[in-house]
Amino acid sequence: MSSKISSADRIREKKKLFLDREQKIIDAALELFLKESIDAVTVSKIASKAGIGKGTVYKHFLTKNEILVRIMLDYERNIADCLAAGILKAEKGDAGAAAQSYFKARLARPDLDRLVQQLEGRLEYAEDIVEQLEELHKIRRSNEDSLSNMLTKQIGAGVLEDVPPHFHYLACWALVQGAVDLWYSRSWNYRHDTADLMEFITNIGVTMGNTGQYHPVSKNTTKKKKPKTS
Amino acid sequence: MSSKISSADRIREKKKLFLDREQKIIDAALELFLKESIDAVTVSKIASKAGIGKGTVYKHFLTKNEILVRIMLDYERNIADCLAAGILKAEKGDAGAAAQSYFKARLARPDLDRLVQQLEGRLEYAEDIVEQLEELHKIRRSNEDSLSNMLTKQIGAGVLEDVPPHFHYLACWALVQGAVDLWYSRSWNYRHDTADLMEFITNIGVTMGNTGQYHPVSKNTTKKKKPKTS
Amino acid sequence: MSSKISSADRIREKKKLFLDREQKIIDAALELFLKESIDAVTVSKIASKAGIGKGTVYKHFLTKNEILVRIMLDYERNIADCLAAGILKAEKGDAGAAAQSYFKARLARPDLDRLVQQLEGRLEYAEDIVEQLEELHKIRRSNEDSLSNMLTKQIGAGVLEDVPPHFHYLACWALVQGAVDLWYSRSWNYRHDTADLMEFITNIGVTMGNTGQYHPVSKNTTKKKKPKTS
Amino acid sequence: MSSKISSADRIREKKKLFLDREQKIIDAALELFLKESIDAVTVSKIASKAGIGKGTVYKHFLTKNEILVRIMLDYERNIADCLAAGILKAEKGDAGAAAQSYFKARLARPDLDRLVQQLEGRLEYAEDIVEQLEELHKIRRSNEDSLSNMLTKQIGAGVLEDVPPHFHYLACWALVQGAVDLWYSRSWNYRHDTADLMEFITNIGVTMGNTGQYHPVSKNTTKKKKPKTS
DNA sequence: TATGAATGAGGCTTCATTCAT
DNA sequence: AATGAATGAAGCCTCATTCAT
Repeated sequence: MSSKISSADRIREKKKLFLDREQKIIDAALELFLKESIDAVTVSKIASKAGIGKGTVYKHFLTKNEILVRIMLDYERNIADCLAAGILKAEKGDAGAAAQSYFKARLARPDLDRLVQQLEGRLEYAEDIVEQLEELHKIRRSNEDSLSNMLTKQIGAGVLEDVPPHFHYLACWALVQGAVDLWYSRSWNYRHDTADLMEFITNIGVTMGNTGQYHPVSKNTTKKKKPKTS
Repeated sequence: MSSKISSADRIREKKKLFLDREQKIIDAALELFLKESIDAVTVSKIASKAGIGKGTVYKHFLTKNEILVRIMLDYERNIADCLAAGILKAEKGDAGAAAQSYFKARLARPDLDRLVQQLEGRLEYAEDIVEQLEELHKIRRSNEDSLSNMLTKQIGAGVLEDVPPHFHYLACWALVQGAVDLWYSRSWNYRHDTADLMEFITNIGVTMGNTGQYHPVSKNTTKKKKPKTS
Repeated sequence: MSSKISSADRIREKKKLFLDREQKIIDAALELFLKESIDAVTVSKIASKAGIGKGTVYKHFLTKNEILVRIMLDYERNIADCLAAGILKAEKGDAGAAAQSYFKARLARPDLDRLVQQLEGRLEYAEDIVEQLEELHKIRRSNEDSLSNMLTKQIGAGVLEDVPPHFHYLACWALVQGAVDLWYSRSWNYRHDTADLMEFITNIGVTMGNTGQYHPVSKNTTKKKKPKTS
Repeated sequence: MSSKISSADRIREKKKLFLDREQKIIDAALELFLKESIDAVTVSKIASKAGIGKGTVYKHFLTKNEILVRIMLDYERNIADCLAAGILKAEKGDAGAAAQSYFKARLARPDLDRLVQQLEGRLEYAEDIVEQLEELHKIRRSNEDSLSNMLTKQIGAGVLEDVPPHFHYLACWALVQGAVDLWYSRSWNYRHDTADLMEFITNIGVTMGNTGQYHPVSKNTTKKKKPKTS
């Protein structure tokens, strides 16, 4: 009997090891992508950094692109979850909570966020991973219904401008997207007040589209907290 | 003597031909970049499309990257000029004119704008063209002083929130940057109200950071013009 | 005591299982080879199709080539047996029986025959399996003596041309070899009278080298049986 | 004026050099294929042997397979021409001339003929070069009409068996195909009378399908010329 | 004993750049 | 000056074989 248990255990353990290695590959790839040019990251380098053979990578991913898209999917799932939590909070009364959560989530790892943006641009025409990209879009749109409901209510309440509800969340999406670019833009990041800037932008994101009739009461706006640098 | 004149003419004509060809290369590259994946555009294809030999391309540009960066520079100069014009208008009283102009300019050719964004991501680590990239940043920042002046005044007038003036224009930059991404995002562009959406976002860009104390009088906001689609 | 018996049984059973599995591998490999390009058949696929692990394959065969050569050996043994039977019949009076049997045997599974031909071409330079290839040749030549005896007699009787006896059977070999190629040749098999064609060729094989002085009496020749298609 | 001529000359010369190099690649590939296992011939080796860079090969051939198929096409064109000449001769009275020419042509370079056979087996499923393979088949079938005409006449004259005419030439094809295999078969070529054997087989090829009613008068048959070896 | 994850040599192909004409 | 053939480094991926469990 004990042998049976140990056999099952062994299988489970093997599976765990296998999944661990998969994560190792992802982590290695991620580390490399964040350190150097995307073009400079080869499967060989990833394998090296992960401490495994090149061939092993292909036991886990059918093509190099599958590694990239996997990074994207992992990231987007995380973002979608954060947004979902924010929506929940918003439905309990805190009107701006969804946008707030979304901005926070995406600006938490701006480097990673930007990487995902860039990867998306590169994989646009990739013929393998078409399905995974569709999945990516699904994840992004996964909270659309809740968002629309919530926003429709707020529009009804006169808090938000009366435009199609998706205008509101797409504007948010755009602003974060750009904020991330801004963070790393060599044109602008010679300044050293990024954190304050991001807070300012987040605040815009939270209030944009507001009609101005109702104001959230106790927000931490950049207005109140004098930035240290100029 | 006539021969001398004709010689000078010939030289001038040659120079013109040379410059024409340079533009032809740029145009060819652009056309290709907008049509297919960036990775799929080779120097060969560019030369073909430009109707010249591959070797000739290298008489005009030292490396492939120089072509790319040239596209970026041309574009950014144009944007900077539009912004300058907007600032001028703003200084004549129309507070939101700068942002308005900027948004309009960048959303005029969103495909091209997006291309430039993507190229920038790819050239980040390029070791040739370091100087040109620096030039690119300079162009982007070329209107900073005027902007800062203008914004400082508006902040002083209580029209804009009292944050470092660059917060205002960088937020704008971010929003446009994201709006362009939004335009082409496969995740979102299954909707067909892009034009209205962009108008909505532009309006946000023009009014964001406003204190709400003063309103521009005769703006075309989406609020007033009911969008056709939902 | 009963345990001893059961132990011996178990060993026997194990051996049987082992051999069964070996056959399973061969069958799986064969099925794959006949279905797809030889190059497309990997050890992995064979193991999968056989329903066992890849590692297990290597418990039965030291290298992939050993599987291939084993298929060839199995096939050639069968052919040699058929030929032997034909020779026996020929010695009992039916002069063309040997050739007849040989053609029939080889054209019974032309797909398999062709596969073996192709495998032989590929394994020519293989450094493992040198011995097995030698064995293959031995099998092919195993009936040489009987054939030579028989043919020498027929030559003596004036039935066959007076050339070295092996000329006769090698010509036969060549003709079948080519007939198999013909069967599958994309250049020719757009016609749909393969069966008749093969009968025609078989008949040639049976009579070629004949002096014409004596004719077999009751043969099914294509001459008598009008083919249906033209 | 002289410059114009020299310019045209230069272009012509360049084209010639280009074609020469193409032939060099083919020759190098051929040499390698005839020397070692087909699998052992890599594009790198071909380039090396041809004395050019690996990349240059791809200026002449889109894929490796295109080199192989080109070898096949060149060969088949040559064979088809020889056959055509034979048919012409046959139509002038020498009934067996076509078969004779065909056998002679294909056995002239049995090593090359065999190579082409093997290549065909390998390229069967190749997805590039589908068109070239179709061309190959066309070349093979290019003399079908002339052959059929000729054979139909001979059948009408009672010289050949009354079967569909293509039976006759396909039987020939099969026999040569096998004869080539025979030439190099490690199973049989331990003998040293290959030349005589081939003559014997050729003779069979020339007379097979004959009704026996009419005999060609002055043929060099193996019957009359005692082979030297046994 | 059976397994299948791991390995890495080596194949094909691409493409920016050079340079002789 | 214009050309485009030549180059070869470097990338992705395959698969026969090994070996620890």
